[in-house]
Amino acid sequence: MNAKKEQIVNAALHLFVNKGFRQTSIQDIIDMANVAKGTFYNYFKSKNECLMAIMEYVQEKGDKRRVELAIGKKKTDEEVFIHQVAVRMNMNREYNLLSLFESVAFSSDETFNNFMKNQYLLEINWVSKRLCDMYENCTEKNSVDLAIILLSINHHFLHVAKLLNEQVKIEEVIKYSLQRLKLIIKNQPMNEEVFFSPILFQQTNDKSVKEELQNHLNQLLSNVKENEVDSRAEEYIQFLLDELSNENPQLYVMESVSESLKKILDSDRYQEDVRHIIQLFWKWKNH
Amino acid sequence: MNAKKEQIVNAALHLFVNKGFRQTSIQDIIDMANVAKGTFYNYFKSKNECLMAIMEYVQEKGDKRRVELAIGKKKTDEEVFIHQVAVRMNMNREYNLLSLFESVAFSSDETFNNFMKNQYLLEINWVSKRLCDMYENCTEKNSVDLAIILLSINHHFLHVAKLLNEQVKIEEVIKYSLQRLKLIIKNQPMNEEVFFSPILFQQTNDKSVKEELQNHLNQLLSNVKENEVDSRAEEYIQFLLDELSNENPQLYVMESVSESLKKILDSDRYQEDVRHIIQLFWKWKNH
DNA sequence: CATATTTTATACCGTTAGTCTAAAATATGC
DNA sequence: GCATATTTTAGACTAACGGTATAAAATATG
Repeated sequence: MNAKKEQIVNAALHLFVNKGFRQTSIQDIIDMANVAKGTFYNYFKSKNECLMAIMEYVQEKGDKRRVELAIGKKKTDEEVFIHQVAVRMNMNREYNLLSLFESVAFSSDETFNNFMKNQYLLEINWVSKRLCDMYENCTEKNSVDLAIILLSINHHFLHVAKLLNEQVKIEEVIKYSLQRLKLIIKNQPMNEEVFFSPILFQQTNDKSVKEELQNHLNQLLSNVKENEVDSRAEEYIQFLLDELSNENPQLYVMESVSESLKKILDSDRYQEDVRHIIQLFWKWKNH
Repeated sequence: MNAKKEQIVNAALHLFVNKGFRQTSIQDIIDMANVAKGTFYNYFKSKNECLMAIMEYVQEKGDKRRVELAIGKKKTDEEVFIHQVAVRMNMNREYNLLSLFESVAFSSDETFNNFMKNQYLLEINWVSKRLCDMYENCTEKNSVDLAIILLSINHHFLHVAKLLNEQVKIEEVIKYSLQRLKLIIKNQPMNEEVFFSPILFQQTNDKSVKEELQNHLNQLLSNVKENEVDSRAEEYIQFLLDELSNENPQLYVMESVSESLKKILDSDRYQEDVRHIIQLFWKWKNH
């Protein structure tokens, strides 16, 4: 990441944590970053976009930490799971981002809405997969419902604790909610109807990742078109976009092409975009 | 309610529902209400206060409906309970107020924060009491935890349904969450530790009602002092405030005095304030 | 009819997100 | 080292926001 951009992100992160997102003005950010307004808008189109960059960074850090925690441990290890769930919650709390997930309904920024929605759905998805790993009675069919229940209890317990000015450890909350969730898992009748079908869920989840991927590809395409770069890049991106809307996309070819794209666009300017696109591609492919 | 005020409230309500609270500007409201800016600020000190007035109205309507639903039915009737819970959720959804409860952390308006907090805690309290009515294994000790679990599942299921563009009936969601909650209630070991002690909860809840009551009384007092009204009013209000901070308040005397206050201030100007104060007093007294 | 209150239109304030510009600083290629 | 491109800067600017203030007009009240 560019030095100036890093200055901005650091300042923004610090302010979002200590003042809250809404309470932080762009003026605050550029003052603290010792940077001119133009520089901020050179890197971010809006405050929302700046937040999204930060959240993506937080997300990535969390994903890595979760993988680390699982190394050498059994899939069924509850302690590991608790700490893995806590990773994201701790970060959200640490970075004061908890209630932002709720604000989707009231924002008129579509890109931002999709982004937040995506974050939330991916988290549900991850938790539901992990629950299936751990409990026999947790089937693919009912895992989404159970994941939502777990996350909702966690969320609200933290919320109430905040209202009551009670200090709680996030791991304690998760332990509690998991204990209750297990009562549901163990005692629920077989063949019980579920609320959210994982199919519907998977499709939507799939769809939103795909949309995000298309958005990023399109943006990169227009950037590439504006500035003259290796003409192959344009062709590569267009190919990926075409395949993406194809019913039977050639996954391996796409993978190869995106790797080639990465090599071609390995300048500071596009590095991040491409890295992000490959990550999204990977998410989209794996289901 | 005054005709002009009603115009404003109707317009604001309509806009909050269709555009969302944050997206609605005061200009929007006064344009739609066909009213001058001064008139708006004659009735509400801020947009937040306007919202609070609307929410109070919604709240009252909901409370009445809940009582109606219970008439002639057993306390243990699950169907009644489901519909009672649905009343508030339907209103919140209808009026697009759901996510506002989460926004407390990000507002710098203390009065508004307390108001929202109060609304939420009162709802938890109400649900926990009702759960005790209905299930033997739901004791006073664990009822708060269970209430929060029920509300959190409801809340998040609605949230996810919205993200997935799924149309769901609120009663269906409640039925589902109650089914799961019952699994927890029935199967949880006795003497299990609870997360939120009802005592702590009750105290805080109690405290916030008291604070709200004091705020309203103080406000009314200064209003009454400014405009010359029956001099007894001032004395009455001061008495109520004194008793309120007293350790052993004379409840019956207070009740009598507040009734007298109501009679004296039975003009359009103070009618609503007094009605609200009596309602708060009633809430505070009962526990 | 006289007086008090409410309502109106409008100007105003400070703050916000975001755009734009022209000049200065810095990086890059030869 | 120099010429050319890019980034960065400071600050002016717009439009919208919440909220205040005021003086005149409309309305209600006794």
